[in-house]
Amino acid sequence: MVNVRRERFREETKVEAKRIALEQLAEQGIAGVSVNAIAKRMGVTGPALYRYFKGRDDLLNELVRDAWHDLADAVEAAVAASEGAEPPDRVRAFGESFRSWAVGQPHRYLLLFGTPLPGYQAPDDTIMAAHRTMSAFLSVLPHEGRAGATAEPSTLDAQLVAWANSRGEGGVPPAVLLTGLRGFTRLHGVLSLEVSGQFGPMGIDPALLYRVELESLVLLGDSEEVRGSTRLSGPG
Amino acid sequence: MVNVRRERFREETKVEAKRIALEQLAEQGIAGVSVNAIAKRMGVTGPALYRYFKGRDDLLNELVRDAWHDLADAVEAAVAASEGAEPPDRVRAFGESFRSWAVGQPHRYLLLFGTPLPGYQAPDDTIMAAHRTMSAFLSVLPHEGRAGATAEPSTLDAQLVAWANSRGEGGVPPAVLLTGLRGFTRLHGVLSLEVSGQFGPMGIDPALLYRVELESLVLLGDSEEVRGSTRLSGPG
DNA sequence: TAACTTGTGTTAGAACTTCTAACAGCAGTA
DNA sequence: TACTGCTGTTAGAAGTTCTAACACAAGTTA
Repeated sequence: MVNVRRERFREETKVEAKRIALEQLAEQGIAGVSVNAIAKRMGVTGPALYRYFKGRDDLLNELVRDAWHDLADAVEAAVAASEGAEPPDRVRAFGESFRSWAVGQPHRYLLLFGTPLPGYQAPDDTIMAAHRTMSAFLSVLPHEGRAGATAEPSTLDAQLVAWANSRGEGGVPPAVLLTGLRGFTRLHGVLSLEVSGQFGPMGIDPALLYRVELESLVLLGDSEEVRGSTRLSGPG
Repeated sequence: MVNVRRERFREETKVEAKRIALEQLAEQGIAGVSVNAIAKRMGVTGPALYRYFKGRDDLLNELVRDAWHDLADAVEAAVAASEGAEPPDRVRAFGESFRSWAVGQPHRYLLLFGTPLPGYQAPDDTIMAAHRTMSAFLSVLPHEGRAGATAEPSTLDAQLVAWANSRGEGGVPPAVLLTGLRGFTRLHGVLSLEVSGQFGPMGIDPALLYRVELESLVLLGDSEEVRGSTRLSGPG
């Protein structure tokens, strides 16, 4: 009725502020994101931005939220585009889109998976977006031939099932959930070291290493290794 | 001759400052590490600490340096203690010590592997310490039966060999280097997500997942999977 | 049309931060 | 005794986040 225009201007102001914040993030890291500096670049004074964000933390939280949604959109699009392909190729499609997103904007990847902001608690919709990424991955893993429930489920199996249930994906067998989780940690392991610059001085191309691990996922989802993996050793 | 006592006091002052800095790091994250606050807790004024550290960045760099050395000491000790055991058990010894160090002081692990400090360049002795950790891992991997050089080495193989040569470990076969690197990224993948709190809301015990991946390393170092892995696919 | 409400900007200022400059004093040395 | 060097101090500049008080324009209502 009333403020439809004002509401739009308001939204545009927030978007512009966050755009500049991302520039600062990329250039100077998280400590370089300054409310004052953003305002200056926008041509207003510092306190003006407090009409749009409760404070610096609030702004940062929105950056985190946006990044989760953006990542989920990216991998979902790649997975959707791979519809009809064989599982190995769909896994590759997921993996490549995941890596593309990460190395294309390393500072945002670090915002999600790097050192957490102290006291940060992800709001519900952010958690949902994170789930979307994981669900996209699980959806390309082969489900056939996986027992829905093991005869003697391990502790980890139980946790995996509970986790899936809490996300409304009750039907996924624990073996698939485990493959998904392990696969994700493997891809993240390489990406994390890459975006934090650990490979730089080593002279090793992280893309090659990533691809090797990505292929290991294809095996993990379709090989002998995984079949007994929850029972391999230790107090599982 | 002269300042042996003064030098000692000076060193103790630095140690105390860094100890308090680590407390702040653990409690409030990296942004909470404040030169002024450290000085206050030590009973001196802020500028006094600038006699001991060139600035806040210098202090943080020392924390990073200390952490790398500490981590290397920890895994080296565990590897040394496992001397004589079978390779799988030595790999487990490495993995468990690595995880213990990380989860015992997650803020320090994040200092090494989380979001990097902008503009940070690791000095030589820090790089050496990082190498020590990797070397400890490589030393527990089985070397027997691995070809020193493949007939047609891949790009990644060549990079791995160059990397090993630059670290003065020329004799290690590329297959072992690859196993080491892949293994490390896998362990880090789980640890990274654990210390950044990603498993918390999922209700999954990262220790169990870590153990599963650790067992995959044992296979990786002694199974069929790795033998052709550098040639699996893509532009290697 | 006049008055009121709401949103958005301003300046002033408190309470922090890092870091430099200038100065004071103490310890050990020549 | 005088000198040198180290270590502390206070003062202050230039930042930061964030609140409070005020100004003003736009839209709504009487």
